[in-house]
Amino acid sequence: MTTIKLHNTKTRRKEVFTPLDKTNVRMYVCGPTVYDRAHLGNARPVVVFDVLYRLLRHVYGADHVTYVRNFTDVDDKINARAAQSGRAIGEITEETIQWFLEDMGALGALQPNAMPRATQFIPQMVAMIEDLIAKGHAYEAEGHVLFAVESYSKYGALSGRTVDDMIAGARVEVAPYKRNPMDFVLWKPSTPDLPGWDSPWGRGRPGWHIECSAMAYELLGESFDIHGGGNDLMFPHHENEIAQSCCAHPEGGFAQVWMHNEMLQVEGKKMSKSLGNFFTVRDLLDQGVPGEVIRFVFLSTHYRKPMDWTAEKAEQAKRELLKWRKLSEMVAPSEPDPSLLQNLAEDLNTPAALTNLRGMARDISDFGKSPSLYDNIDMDELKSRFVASANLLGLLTPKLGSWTTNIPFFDFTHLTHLLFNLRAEATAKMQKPGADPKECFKQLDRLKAAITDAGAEVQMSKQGIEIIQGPNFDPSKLDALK
RNA sequence: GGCGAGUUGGCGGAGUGGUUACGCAGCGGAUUGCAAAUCCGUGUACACCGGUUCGAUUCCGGUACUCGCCUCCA
Repeated sequence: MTTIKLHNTKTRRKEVFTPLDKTNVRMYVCGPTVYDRAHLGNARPVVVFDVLYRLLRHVYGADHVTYVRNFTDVDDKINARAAQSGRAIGEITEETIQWFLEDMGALGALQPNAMPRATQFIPQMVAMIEDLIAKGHAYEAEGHVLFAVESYSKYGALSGRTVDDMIAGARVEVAPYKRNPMDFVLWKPSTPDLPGWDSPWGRGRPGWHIECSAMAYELLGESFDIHGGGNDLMFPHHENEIAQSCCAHPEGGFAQVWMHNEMLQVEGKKMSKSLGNFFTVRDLLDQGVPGEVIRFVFLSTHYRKPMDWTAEKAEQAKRELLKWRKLSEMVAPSEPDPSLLQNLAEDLNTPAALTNLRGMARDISDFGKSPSLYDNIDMDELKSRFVASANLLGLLTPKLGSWTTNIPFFDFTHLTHLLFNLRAEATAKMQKPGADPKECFKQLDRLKAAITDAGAEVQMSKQGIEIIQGPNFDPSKLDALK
């Protein structure tokens, strides 16, 4: 069995991954707060942990992995969005969830086994809070329930800070009802116009952190294998989750391995609305950047390094993927390449895995030119291995085949023949003294331009002519040619 | 101020105590109606200063710079 190594934020080192139960490997990843389209940065953890999910499924079996990713559908940002738009909260969250699933699907992300919504687990949250109060880790104050950080000696262990350090930073919200400035909210009161649920502390709503603790406990148990998310969540969100879960269930260890992906930048800068470089996954898809290209670009940087999104990278990724798609058309996957698997198992070294794919692609491509050099290699097998390897990364999967959601592949046979005949005619006229090939070449160029204009790529070589459909391909533009 | 991550050839980006990563671009060549595509060839880089070592880009210490978090942003 493949040995997987993962970098554990808890210990700050790479460790051999040993599941608590290898017949049920359990992973929890923090999902989005649903009030708007997912921006590009939201997509990075989705892709990172999708690769991990695929790897775990490959190693332990698809039926032996449970992946949970939540939707936070009760939150002040959602309330604010509803108030400003005049729309119902449920309508906004439902719409946003569908958007999210569509957009992440376009990136080739598998759906987790469970996608719990916070509002479906309110009773469990209330129960956990009651438990924390009973155990002396939380207290009620002015309609709020707060977690007492001083009641948990390991508070700060994940992010490497002490409570004193944090207070020295002195940018915490000081509220008169807090015993310690670092105490955080488990439950807060709601006004009549805000979402609320009845509780022992009056009508209110949960704090953000308790949501994940309660859902993880309910769906994965008091201890499970992997907890993931962006490294901006490390503090306070994950620190608080640990405090809540470990105090409520001291006998369990909560997550064994904590994994955090680094942040995404755009053209060297943090993505932000004020810099004007803020965009959503949907924006990119609508601009004709295929989801598979976005995924490829993400994979080309290790998940624990800052990733810089640039238009140039997308362009390069697109070219490489087009080549790979040509090489692997109509090939059924077999088993992934062992060295690629090993690279993935080495803390998800996806850039190295892409290098493995390049090596295979080169062999396949070279074989096409000089088969004799590859006498000893089973080319069909290599192709199948290539596709299986790419699939393990979520690339070259059938689902992403057309690169767009609704444009089918177009049959270029007729146009290819037309180009071929025109070239043949022109070349023949060139050989013949007195004949003028210019008109033929002009026709040829016009046809090529029309095809290019429709969003396809024309490749003419001695060996043959090929037309490749691009992501923005619009077949209706070719109607005029008929 | 506190905590943490990083600095590899023109760009991107792995990795390693001593041997060419790889991709893109560039350059030279082949092929070609032109161009594109394709193919062949081509680049000894690891921020700086010390230390350990037979030998460091790789280990240790320091300096500079960059970035993230500390503000319910993934």
